[in-house]
Amino acid sequence: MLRLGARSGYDIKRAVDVSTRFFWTISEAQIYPTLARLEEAELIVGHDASQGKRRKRAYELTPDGERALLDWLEDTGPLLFEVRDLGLLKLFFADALEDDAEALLGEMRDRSSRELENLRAQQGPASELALSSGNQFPFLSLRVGVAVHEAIIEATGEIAAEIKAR
Amino acid sequence: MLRLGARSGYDIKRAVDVSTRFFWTISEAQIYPTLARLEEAELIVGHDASQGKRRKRAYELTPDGERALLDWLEDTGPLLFEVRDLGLLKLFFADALEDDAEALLGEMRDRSSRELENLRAQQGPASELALSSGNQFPFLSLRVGVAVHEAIIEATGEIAAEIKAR
DNA sequence: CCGTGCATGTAAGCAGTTACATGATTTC
DNA sequence: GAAATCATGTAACTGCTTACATGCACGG
Repeated sequence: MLRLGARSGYDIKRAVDVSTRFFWTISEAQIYPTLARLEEAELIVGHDASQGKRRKRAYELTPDGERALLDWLEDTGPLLFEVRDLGLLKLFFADALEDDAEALLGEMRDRSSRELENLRAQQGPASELALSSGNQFPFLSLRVGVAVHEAIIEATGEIAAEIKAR
Repeated sequence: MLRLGARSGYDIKRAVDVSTRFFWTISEAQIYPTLARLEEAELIVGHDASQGKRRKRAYELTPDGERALLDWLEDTGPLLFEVRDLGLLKLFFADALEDDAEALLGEMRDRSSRELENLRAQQGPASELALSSGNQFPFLSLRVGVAVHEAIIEATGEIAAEIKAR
């Protein structure tokens, strides 16, 4: 995130909230200790950037940090893919429900619609970032998220139609 | 899982490994303490089902347990949806990579292909379960997983083609 | 002068994993 | 007779979240 223009912990938090949180969440309480740890390891350097009496610490990558980022990106270890989907979990057991599976499918559909809205709202800013700084992948990765939720909406719609037909 | 025919902790583990793990993982070490907790709460009852010297404990739902399952299914609280996708996370930062984004997209594609194979291999047993016991939703929920991974394969394919074209 | 946003941090706790430990039975 | 599978469990740890604590700056 520092590489993409974020400077402070607060910047990182806001950036995550509108971008990577769709496929990798972190909480605020993780950010500040992590920045301290990275500075200790000399992968980033921080300096005071307080404005008036409001304190602020701005960080940037060191050459070692840049190297570590690249090593991580180039690492060919297994690409963890983990989903926790309460909707699908309930759907799996929905035979116990007798009738209300349709309501559940509707909720899943609504949930993905809302997520689609959020994702699409981020595509504008992300494509501006692509034009202004040449970083095109934040925009491109949002497209995968869009495709996933479109697929969920389609599949749940089909299933709802089928069980209604019976 | 008890409702769908699993009897022991080991049964549950195997059932999870081929079904819900696609959208909700649990580890072995969670199962046995949880069964003990549920029995304590009288939502399930267990009895000894050892065969010869190999010990085994078989459980079934109590009426209270059946009720609790339904309450959980009918609960209209927010449907948690959380993804941890190391592939998409790396893709987000792939501008630092200069050239190797194609390799990453290929790995993501392969990963989803493997997952598709696993999901499709489970569709057979799941549709048999639907015919034999009337539980159709284990099969139907697998279809959503299939749709998601097909969407990822398509989207990453498109993106790879686009960046190649430049 | 009040609410919102900017800004940084800590403490306590919990959910879940990894690794370990043990032993019976079946299959090749 | 070795390896895989069936079967149950515990201990230690860790990654992460929730909740709390503090204070500045700015717009209405």
